[in-house]
Amino acid sequence: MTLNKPTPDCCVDFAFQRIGGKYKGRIMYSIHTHGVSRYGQLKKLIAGITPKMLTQTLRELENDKLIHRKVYTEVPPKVEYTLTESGQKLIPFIEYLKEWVEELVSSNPDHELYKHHELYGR
Amino acid sequence: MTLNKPTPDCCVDFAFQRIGGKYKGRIMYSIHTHGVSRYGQLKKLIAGITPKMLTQTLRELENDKLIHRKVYTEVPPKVEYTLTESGQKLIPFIEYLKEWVEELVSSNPDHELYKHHELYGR
DNA sequence: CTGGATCCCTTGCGATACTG
DNA sequence: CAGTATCGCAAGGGATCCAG
Repeated sequence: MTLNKPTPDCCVDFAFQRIGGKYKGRIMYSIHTHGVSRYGQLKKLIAGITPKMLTQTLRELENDKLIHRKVYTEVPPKVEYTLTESGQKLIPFIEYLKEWVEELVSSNPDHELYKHHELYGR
Repeated sequence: MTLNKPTPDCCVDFAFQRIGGKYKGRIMYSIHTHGVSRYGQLKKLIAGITPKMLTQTLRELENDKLIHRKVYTEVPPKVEYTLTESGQKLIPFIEYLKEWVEELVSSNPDHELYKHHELYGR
């Protein structure tokens, strides 16, 4: 018996479980644009995230092998996060999303997105 | 004052609110591959969805102008769903996800994804 | 500095029954 | 055929405090 390809339905479900959460996309994109990142650095970059959610989301991404976690056993503690190869392959996809939103907004300057400009540094 | 672009953070959040739910991707992809679709047709295509979730998700997609809903005032009732132009622009993005998952799985035949084959018609 | 533990609330989603 | 209505659970996420 040979393996069939998973169905599109199946793939979409699967992928969204990996990148669906509230912060997963933002964290991965942040690591991408800023390169190797440390915990405290990400906490500043991801506006509004709590330590709990940051830790939890980083662990999930690590379990799914989208990021890699490197611990330096020294005092004070130091941990570095990088994108794995698999994680890097999701970046163009996030870029695409970004362009889609930009286009949507530029064609409508009154867009609700701008209601949140104080949060996002317009 | 001129409008700046929304930040990447902002865009990722925004996009995921639009396409993040459990069924949004699957519904849009289904309308894409099968063309103009009716309610009952989608209910068969989207395995496991309840009428409540189907209706709710369709309404959200409609509000976000990703799909269009056309009602025929006749007996028996008939409603047709199509992708809007904005909605169609998200399809390549779903395709990309699909390829990402296929690649992930093909390099690992024991992948957990296959645990669900009875659901997805392997 | 990089988290873990706990409490609590909201939202998403499922199950079931009913309707113009 | 194309939905609505109601109930209820479970997961996601926020706030706060604690720790090696």
